[in-house]
Amino acid sequence: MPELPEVETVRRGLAPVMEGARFDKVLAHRGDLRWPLPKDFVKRLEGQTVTGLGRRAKYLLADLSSGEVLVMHLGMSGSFRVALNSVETFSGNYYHDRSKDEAHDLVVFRMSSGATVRFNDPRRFGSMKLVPRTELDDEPQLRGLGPEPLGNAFDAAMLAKAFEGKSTSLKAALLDQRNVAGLGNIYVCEALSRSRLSPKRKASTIADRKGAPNERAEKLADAIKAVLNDAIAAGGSSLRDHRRTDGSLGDFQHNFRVYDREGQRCPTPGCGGTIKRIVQNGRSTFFCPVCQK
DNA sequence: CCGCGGGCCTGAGAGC
DNA sequence: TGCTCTCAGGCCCGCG
Repeated sequence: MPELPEVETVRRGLAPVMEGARFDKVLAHRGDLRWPLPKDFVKRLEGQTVTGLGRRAKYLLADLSSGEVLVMHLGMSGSFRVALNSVETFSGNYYHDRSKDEAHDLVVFRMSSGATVRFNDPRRFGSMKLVPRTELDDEPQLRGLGPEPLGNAFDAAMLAKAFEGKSTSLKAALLDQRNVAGLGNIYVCEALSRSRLSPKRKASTIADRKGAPNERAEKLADAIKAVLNDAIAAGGSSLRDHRRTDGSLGDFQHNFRVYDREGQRCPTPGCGGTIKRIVQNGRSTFFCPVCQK
């Protein structure tokens, strides 16, 4: 579900109630997430203060006073919801009284700020891990990640270098988190549409023979930054599961140019093409075969 | 090393 | 109503 803009939206929703607050109570209703929660998960969290809530690619990173970092990922269907002053959430028979909405609440935090933070994830592809801060760089999930697309290290030259000699498609190369970290299926399709590049184009063709960026690389890098910034400003895209932490919907799905718009008219002025859906590496790609070359 | 296909889960929606 | 099938915003693993 969530790509960089959705995760950043969640981070901004959680930060006000988690930063500077202590875990007063932690409930792990289910421990079988993508990776099983450690047996002492609750013990290691309760009593700790969150000194900062950051994000790396699609991971949320809560720095703890214990020196550990709570590394969280939303998988495909994960979401966080913040409730203020919800005492009933912690009644003794909470599990049996949960409404359908709460059926997939896997982990619940009661913070000293007074907020209850619920992690809900029907498909359970999400994960939570506790990692010592000093070992964060060695963490398998984080170690191989490419640069942040909204950070200083990301530009056309960097992208061209990363794609140099790659025979795979632009679509696959952009989805590969080792090249750029944070894009997913939606924003790759949208960035390619904005930059008028075909998802089927060989990744290596945004660089010249020496690995220097060409005009395509410049357009692509600009489009990536623009679409991510626009999506963050809109609170992310709500198709099925994504919500802001107050439960409201993101708005960026209304601004999709191609994603999930098969058969519709290409929005490029004067193009007149029709959005097509193809499958690349087992995932849907939406694009306009007329203006994306 | 690289690129690709399968698998992990549940739920929504389409078609019969 | 219900069954079956496909598909879904991600990532890990193993294969060639």
